[in-house]
Amino acid sequence: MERYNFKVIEEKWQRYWEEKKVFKTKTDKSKKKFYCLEMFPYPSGKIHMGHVRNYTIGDVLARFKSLQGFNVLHPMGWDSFGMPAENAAKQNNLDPKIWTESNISNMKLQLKKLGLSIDWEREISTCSEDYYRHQQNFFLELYKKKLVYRKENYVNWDPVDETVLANEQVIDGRGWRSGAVVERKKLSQWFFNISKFSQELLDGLEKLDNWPNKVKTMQKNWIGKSFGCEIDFKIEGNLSVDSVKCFTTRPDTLFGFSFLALSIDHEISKFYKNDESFQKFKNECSKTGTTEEAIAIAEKIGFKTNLFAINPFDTSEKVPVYFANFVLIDYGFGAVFGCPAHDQRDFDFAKKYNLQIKTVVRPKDSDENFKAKDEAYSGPGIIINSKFLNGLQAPENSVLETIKILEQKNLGKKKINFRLKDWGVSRQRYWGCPIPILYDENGEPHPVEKEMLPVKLPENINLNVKGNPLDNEKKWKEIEIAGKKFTRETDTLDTFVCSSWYYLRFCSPKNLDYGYDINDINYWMPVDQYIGGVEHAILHLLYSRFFMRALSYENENLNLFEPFEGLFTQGMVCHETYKDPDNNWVSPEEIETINGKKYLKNDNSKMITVGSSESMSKSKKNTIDPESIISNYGADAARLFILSDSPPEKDVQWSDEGINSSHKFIQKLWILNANILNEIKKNHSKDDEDELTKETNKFIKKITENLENFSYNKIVANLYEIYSFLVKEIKKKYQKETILNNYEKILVAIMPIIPHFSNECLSIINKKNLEWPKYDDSLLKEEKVNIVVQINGRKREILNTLPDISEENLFEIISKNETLNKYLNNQIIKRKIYIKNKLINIIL
RNA sequence: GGGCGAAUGGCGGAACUGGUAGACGCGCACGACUCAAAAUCGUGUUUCGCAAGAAGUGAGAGUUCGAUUCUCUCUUCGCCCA
Repeated sequence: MERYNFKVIEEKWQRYWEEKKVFKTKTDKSKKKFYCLEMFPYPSGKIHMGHVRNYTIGDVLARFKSLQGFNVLHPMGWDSFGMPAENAAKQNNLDPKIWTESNISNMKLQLKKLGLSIDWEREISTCSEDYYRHQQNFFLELYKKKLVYRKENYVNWDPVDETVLANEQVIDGRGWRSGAVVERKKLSQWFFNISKFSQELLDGLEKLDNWPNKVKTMQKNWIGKSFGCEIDFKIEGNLSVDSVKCFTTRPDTLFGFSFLALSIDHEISKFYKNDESFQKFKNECSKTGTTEEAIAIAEKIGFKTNLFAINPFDTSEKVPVYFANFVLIDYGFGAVFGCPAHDQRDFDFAKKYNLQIKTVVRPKDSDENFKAKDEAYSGPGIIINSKFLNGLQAPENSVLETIKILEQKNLGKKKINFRLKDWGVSRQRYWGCPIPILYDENGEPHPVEKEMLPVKLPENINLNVKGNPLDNEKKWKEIEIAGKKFTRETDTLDTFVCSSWYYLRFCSPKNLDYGYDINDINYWMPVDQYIGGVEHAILHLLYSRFFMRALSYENENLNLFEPFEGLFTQGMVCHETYKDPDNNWVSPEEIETINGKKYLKNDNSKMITVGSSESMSKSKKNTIDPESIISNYGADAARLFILSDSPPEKDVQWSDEGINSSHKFIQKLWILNANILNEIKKNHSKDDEDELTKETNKFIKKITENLENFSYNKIVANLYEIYSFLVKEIKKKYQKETILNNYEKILVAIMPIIPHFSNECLSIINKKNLEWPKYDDSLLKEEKVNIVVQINGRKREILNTLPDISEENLFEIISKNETLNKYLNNQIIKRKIYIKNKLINIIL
């Protein structure tokens, strides 16, 4: 018998699928639809195991739904703008476009070799003009709706490269490339008004039943709704300032007030423009990054003003006003009231500047003399030292009560605050979507006319300049319209904008005059199942949810708010890590195993130590190249292995033994297939009994349920089980029809997992009309059932009886059973618990 | 520091709403085939014990006839936020 030649067979089917356009999206809109979308990749050049996992999971679902009779939309595209292209282009003196396009064609070939059921006719690439022209148009629509605006904001500035850095490019306060200490710099930038939808985005989460709770919680925390109040603090001093507004969630600790801290960008800072020591302080603050984390870690420093703030509850009390580096202008009003006894940050600050620490909350188990001495006490308790607030339960009652008093006295009012900040979309880079804005000679922005879209990126430009290359392209930047001179906006859009609406484009990828066709999205949207890595739990998913709302906002024709009905986040692919005796990372290919011990291939004197299994990364050299796996073991084996072992939402460990055994298993299936074909030829006359049909029914039921629940590791187990069963059962001289009927069903049911193998076997038995097999409930009933007999809760025997047997009849059997009699002999039975067809527990 | 989650054999993991713990796979052991090895096939594989049996799902308690599953306390690990 011939071995299963996966190379020939997989190529054959992939060619067939392509030539026959098998995966072309069906547009018969009378049928139910299923939109299956996986997060599209960045075209880095090669696919990695994470992609293999993500797209295999998606493909299993798409094929399953398609066999179930849905119209399936299963597209693929490229998130093709972004820094790596620009960096690679700089290094190799290439055009980013050429680099990107060659990566795309390479990766597309690799994906095709995985045998994915993708409609490639709908392929999109965000760096193409066809795509970004619509994005520019959306930008202008949002601009008209006043959901886009310009403001000054801080960025991470690399003074050596003269460029803006993304937060993740700042490593330990230094630029990732230049190593220069990163500064804070103010730049005028474009913002999407995502915070306008804070409440809606929060409420929307409630309806997303098919999203993991984990992701919903993360988004909820990110939006960060907090309840508190704003307080007006009267200010005394030598400046023309009357009062300062503050937001706080803990107004109940107002009697512990010992300083007022302002952001260095607070409007009061204008009075200190010419104050040298303040400017020095401000420079000091600029050295801290802009992330919340950087600010949290940085040492708390302050600049004392000559102003004093008055405690609204006790006007005789005056406390100093500081500028402090830990106060963010974006949060609340850029001012916080300091209560050192009950906030660690305030506590550290007070210690440093010798400020008063007044305890106003005591833990429930302490007395009135409790003092926050060595650290702040932020837990719950009872209010003390606070006059009319004394005795209140903090924070349950005290916060609301305090707000009520403040409101009555006209000193403050209840306020809801959100942590979610507006989305800065300006990037000072070349390889992105140009922002369609022109500035007149006065620097006033004007939207580009729709007819003039797209604003194309200039090609063949010099990237090796400091700062933003577009800024240096005078020819492109300067433009004259009707005799008036304008300059173009040289910032490009954050690539997260591109991925915020690509799911719409897939519904009508070739629509020329608009980003989508309303009829198409009315049919296909929302995405029924979105699949991707949990690393996008916050930004990408939140931005997409915002963008959908922004498009629907003030738009009669569109009422779509949640783009992703279902979300599934898959785990990472891990691999053991290896180190040589000199403590260098070693990749799996450089290792050979002799007698169970691992050595360096070229130098057997060097033994390898095996480290923990970690997610595949280039820096730890524990990556496995999918291309070599597919060429050595086949796509079906790779799919089978990546699905087996771990549930898809958890991390999976890649191992040589695992992929090898998956590969061998497909060979075994092929041998089984040959045996089955052989049995069919024998044409036995009648079946003595039909365990085959019963077991097939059970298998179909299990695999269907497991597919519905994303228990893809279990569908692989189901496949192994039915294999073992068939190997033995097929020898029992079944009729040709019985075998064929069941075998066909099994082959179709495993098609989502190993499509090439399944199609090959189905074509051998000439089965053409493929649909998901149904199971017959009546066949699932057992003729006999196993009943567990427990005595005092311990399993003592398993009885095989007729189903639905009565307690009396069952007990008759029990009383005749030798093993059980040993235990029951002469004992008084206190109680019997009988669960039909399952278990009886006899209590003595 | 806060939030969320997890912990089951040598390993990855099963166990439907509380009802046979360890499905399935890897690894390992033994056997068959072979001059031999690889490959393949078969058998076994939670621990202790010759066996009968006993113990056993991170630790400790609780609810229950019965807990991997529910409640509480603790430990460790992971992720997110700070």
